[in-house]
Amino acid sequence: MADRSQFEELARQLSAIGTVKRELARHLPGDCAPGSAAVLALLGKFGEMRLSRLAELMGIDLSVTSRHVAHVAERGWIERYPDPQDGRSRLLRVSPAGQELLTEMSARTAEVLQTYLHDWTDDDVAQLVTLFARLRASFGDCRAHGARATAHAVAETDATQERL
Amino acid sequence: MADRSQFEELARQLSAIGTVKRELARHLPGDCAPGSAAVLALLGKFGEMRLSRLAELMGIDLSVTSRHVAHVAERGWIERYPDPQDGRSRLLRVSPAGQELLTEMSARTAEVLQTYLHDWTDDDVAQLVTLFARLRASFGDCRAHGARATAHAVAETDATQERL
DNA sequence: TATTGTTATACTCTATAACTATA
DNA sequence: TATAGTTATAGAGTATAACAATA
Repeated sequence: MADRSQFEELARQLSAIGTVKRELARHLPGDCAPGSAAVLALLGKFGEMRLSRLAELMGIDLSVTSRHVAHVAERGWIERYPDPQDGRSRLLRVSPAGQELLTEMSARTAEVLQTYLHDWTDDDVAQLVTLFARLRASFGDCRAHGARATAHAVAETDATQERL
Repeated sequence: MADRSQFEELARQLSAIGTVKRELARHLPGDCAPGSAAVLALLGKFGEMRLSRLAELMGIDLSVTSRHVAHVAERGWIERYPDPQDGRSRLLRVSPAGQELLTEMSARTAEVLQTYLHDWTDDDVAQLVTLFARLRASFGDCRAHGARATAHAVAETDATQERL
């Protein structure tokens, strides 16, 4: 078990990590908000899914996810069609236009990271990704609300790790 | 140099890390916003400083920092007094009331992290903290604006690491 | 003229709560 | 009655730009 001053330092680092996120967001296309990019990235990686699952993967409330998805759908980047298994849901899927945008954004993001992290080794990045995933999982496990749903999200996270 | 799919995964993890930050923020006192907590934490750790340096440490714009500081000063948690070396600046310092609040918040934050990360070893946390700091430094180095100021901020980050 | 801060404006993201439709 | 999703409202954080005061 780590000691208290370490945890305080971790809290400070977490609080300051936004700088990196914003710098990365600055390189997105002007008409694609970070939230939209996240929707496309997850649908692109995991394939079609329902809104509720997307919300779990993004770690945000269903209502917020709904707004992000509406925004992306309005621009024609995803398609929504009825879920044959549940009339209340729709399945979300990246459209051809969305795929094109996603491909371009992924390339750009990777390029920006390659520039900034040019002196990082493969292992450095892998270690950070693993610790990130584990951090999220550790928090997800203890969350008060939606224990069932959270277990699902954590499983996804683990699957993500395994693929690396 | 890491490969592209690794960088894409890192981007996804960064995009989702907000969940952890928000969960941590939920445990702050109701009248202390996350931004206020960050101001107090940095002034508490590094001692009195000017607004511009605080902005560097927080990794946000000076204007935003100014608003956070005004908020904290209104509540009496910090004091602002003239900088003897520069009439345009004021030095910021945690007040007794602010110190009391800070002490309580630090304890609470460490406690929450200890609960969530109970199965993390000392080394796990240290590794994550180090990689976080390095990530921020790698981005800070390349930032277009304020190369001089940024070098300063990076030096602080390194000092932080050494203290662990 | 350059720098330190402050303030006004606007945008993104988020959660809570009320509501609709379907299971 | 419970669940999936939508929408309205409100709050926090951020950046840009215009402005004031001092170096």
